[in-house]
Amino acid sequence: MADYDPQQIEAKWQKIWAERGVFEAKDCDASRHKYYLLEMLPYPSGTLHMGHMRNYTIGDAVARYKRMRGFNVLHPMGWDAFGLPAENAAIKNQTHPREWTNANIAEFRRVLRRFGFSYDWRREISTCAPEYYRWNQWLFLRMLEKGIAYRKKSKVNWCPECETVLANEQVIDGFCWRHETTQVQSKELEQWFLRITQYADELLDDMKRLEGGWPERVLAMQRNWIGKSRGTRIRFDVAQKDGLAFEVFTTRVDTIYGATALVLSPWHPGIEKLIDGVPGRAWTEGQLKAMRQKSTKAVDIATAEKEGFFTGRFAVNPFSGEQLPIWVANFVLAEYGTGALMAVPAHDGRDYEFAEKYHLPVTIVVQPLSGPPVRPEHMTESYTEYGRLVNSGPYTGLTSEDAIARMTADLQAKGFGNGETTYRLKDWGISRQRYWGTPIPVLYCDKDGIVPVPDDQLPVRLPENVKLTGQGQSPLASDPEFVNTTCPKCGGPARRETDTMDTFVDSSWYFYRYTDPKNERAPFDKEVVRYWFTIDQYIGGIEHAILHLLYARFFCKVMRDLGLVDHGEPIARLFPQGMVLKGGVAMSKSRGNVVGAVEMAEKYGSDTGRVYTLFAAPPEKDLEWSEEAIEGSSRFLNKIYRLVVKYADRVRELPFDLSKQTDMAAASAKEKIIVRRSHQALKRVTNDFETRWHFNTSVSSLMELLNEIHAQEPLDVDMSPLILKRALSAFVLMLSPIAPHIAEEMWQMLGHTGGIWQARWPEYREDLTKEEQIEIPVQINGRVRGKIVVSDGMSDDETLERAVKDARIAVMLEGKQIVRTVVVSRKLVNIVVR
RNA sequence: GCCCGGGUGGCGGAAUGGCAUACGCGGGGGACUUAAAAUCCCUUGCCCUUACGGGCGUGCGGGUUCAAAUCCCGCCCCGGGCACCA
Repeated sequence: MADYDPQQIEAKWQKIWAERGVFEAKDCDASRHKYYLLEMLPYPSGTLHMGHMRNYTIGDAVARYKRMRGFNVLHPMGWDAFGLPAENAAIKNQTHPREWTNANIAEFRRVLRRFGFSYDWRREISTCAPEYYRWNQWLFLRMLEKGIAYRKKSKVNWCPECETVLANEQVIDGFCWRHETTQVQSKELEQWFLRITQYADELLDDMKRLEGGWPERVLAMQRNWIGKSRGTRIRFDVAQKDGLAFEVFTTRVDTIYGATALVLSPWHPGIEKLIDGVPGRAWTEGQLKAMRQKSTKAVDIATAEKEGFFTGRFAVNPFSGEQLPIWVANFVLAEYGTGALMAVPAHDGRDYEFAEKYHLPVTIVVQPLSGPPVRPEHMTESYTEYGRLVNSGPYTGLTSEDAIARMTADLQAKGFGNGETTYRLKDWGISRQRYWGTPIPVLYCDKDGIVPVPDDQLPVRLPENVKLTGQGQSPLASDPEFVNTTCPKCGGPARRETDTMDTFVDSSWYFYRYTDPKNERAPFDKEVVRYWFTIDQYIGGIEHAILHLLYARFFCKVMRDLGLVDHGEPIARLFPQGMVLKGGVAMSKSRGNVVGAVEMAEKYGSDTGRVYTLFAAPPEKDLEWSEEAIEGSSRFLNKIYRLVVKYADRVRELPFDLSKQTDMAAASAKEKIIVRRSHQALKRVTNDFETRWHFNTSVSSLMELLNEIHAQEPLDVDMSPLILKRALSAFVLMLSPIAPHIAEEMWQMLGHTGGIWQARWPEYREDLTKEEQIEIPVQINGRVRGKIVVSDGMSDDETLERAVKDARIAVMLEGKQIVRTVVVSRKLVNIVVR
């Protein structure tokens, strides 16, 4: 009987929602609080799987809840449509990337609509549309004017599989982020960069403002990534080589009297000059060459054994005047600091290891502030803590902290160095030698050099008829019609830039475009952005914790400095949801374990899919997809549906007003239980939506409530139809953010006119969330001393047991020692104390 | 090595100082049915016990407390981020 037909019901309500435009957000509506809820826009490729589904289900539940709370909710969706997979698929299938992409977008859109997510579809954007990427180009030109965008030749990460450059953020342990088995190579290229390092400090400092709203682990990851390190830059002159010197960077200048070598990276540019004229130079050069050859692969560097050789030269310690041998070693990174370091074996683990192998002296210059001193003869590892200086000339006796400050100041005074801050973060290289991306809007003119494309010539459109081979240089370079143009300054011949932008540029500001998606004069209207921003809640995968989210923050700050927006952080709250796993691993095409969202919805309906994804685990945890467990969610919806069908006729015509209070004094036992349980569930569900975001417990609260209602059947005996109608209606409202279609259907069956989209979230009464209380007198040593208040709603035995326990606790808290406890009667407890 | 999470039944998980294992899945038994599906009911942490009942139990070892999965100290293990970063 009466099992509901999800396909029919879901289609019915989706049509009604669409016709009435119930999810359309109204710009600049001052009469309501705004709520900008954003889910990360998908890259439309292949199938929309349960991982996407989970992301949007969480977002949709919150969007619907917030609407019922009276918020003006902006809940948009769009497509991150540029990128390499489209290009690769096009080469493989002999189509155009645009065709492939548009087909995928059409499919994604169909599926998301089929799921009934409450998006304002009028605001849909696609990053591969010229109307969109035009503003990428416009923003790039503004950055060019400000010196944020610049061009330089540099060593870049090159993925031979992608045939393009990768940003540092796209290299994982030396491998390509998209080709897990392809080692990234190093290549010298002219590239466009965005000066994100200029914002390093601000990106770091502003994280304080994100605390509470962003998970600590994401902030920690970004902090790690920026990698700020305060230290000292020190010049070491080379002995007997006038004018030649090496600079080192150290965070521990206090240990400098313990330095027993100066060590250079094999790639240090000063090496050639240094070894010029050294006895045995041929041998030295051979060593160098061998070492360089070995340490080309990024992967090997971290694990390789320390190796080095003495160059035959010495450097002068600017503090002690001591001569230190200059070595070259593989563990010194060319890219970090100055590419050179002072080796202090006694106080650095790596230096210690190196010194052991090559028998360099170990000189202790820092001792612990308390506890036994470190003795050279007992030393088995370096002492890396701060402490008090010894054997350090005039600095002996100072603490490490004081010494660092004093020594840095003295260095500066003597012209041998200064305090310095270094970062791990590098500027963001955005040039890509691929077709399917935003053309970089600059020209190269023999006479005028680099010339920006004037604003009124934007967008620089991607030419449609470009031959894609996936090999060699930028595909755009092979299209003479695109490349050859005239210089807007001198009118002479010029060549267009043929690289395209990293697609992370597209997604660094897309959320602004949703506020004003059709604007043809500007990327967006400042006033509309002022109304909607900042984003109240952003939901997406943790894999974007660094890349996308760091770039988005950076863009926001640049846009603020350009006067486009008036805030410095775009996202107030971030929620990274867990992955959906199958067989313990993430769903992916290559593993062949993808559960398609469409198949799932055809089998169970989207409401069941939603209930299951919310119920199976708290949203931040990974979720193992289970075909068996989803049946439970299906059963739950069927149960509540059958119950509503059963009683709907009896209550349909009754007047209804949730704001009127139930008269508990006049209520029957059955009514009391149902009313109290309803308010308890409502409190828990409300709390889950407001603060915890643990929707698994929201669903279980509703299941418990349903079980309780079932236990009270038949509901037309000892129960007023009005109270029944209120209970069922409240249940349906609570369910509606989680299973919206079936909720609308039941809402209608219960006789409500107007959809749930017009309904308000019910308020719970605090007094009804607690059990009714009864009092049991307690006597101590035979005299009544007070009453213990316990909750009703349990059996008599439970009540008594609880009362005795509470009474004993109260007595013990007074510091009395209990001899024994006597239950005098069911209504009286005597406790004997000493 | 540094930083951030986490460890609870057969499984997903609940409980954030107050009845450990809610809710669901799975298992066992039963009702309905010619049968199956669906549905409904009972049962289900481990050990001892015919039973009544008792003991143990939230990674391990201590501690605080009348009371600890929860707080404190010391470990172990798992996941994630960064990493010869000077």
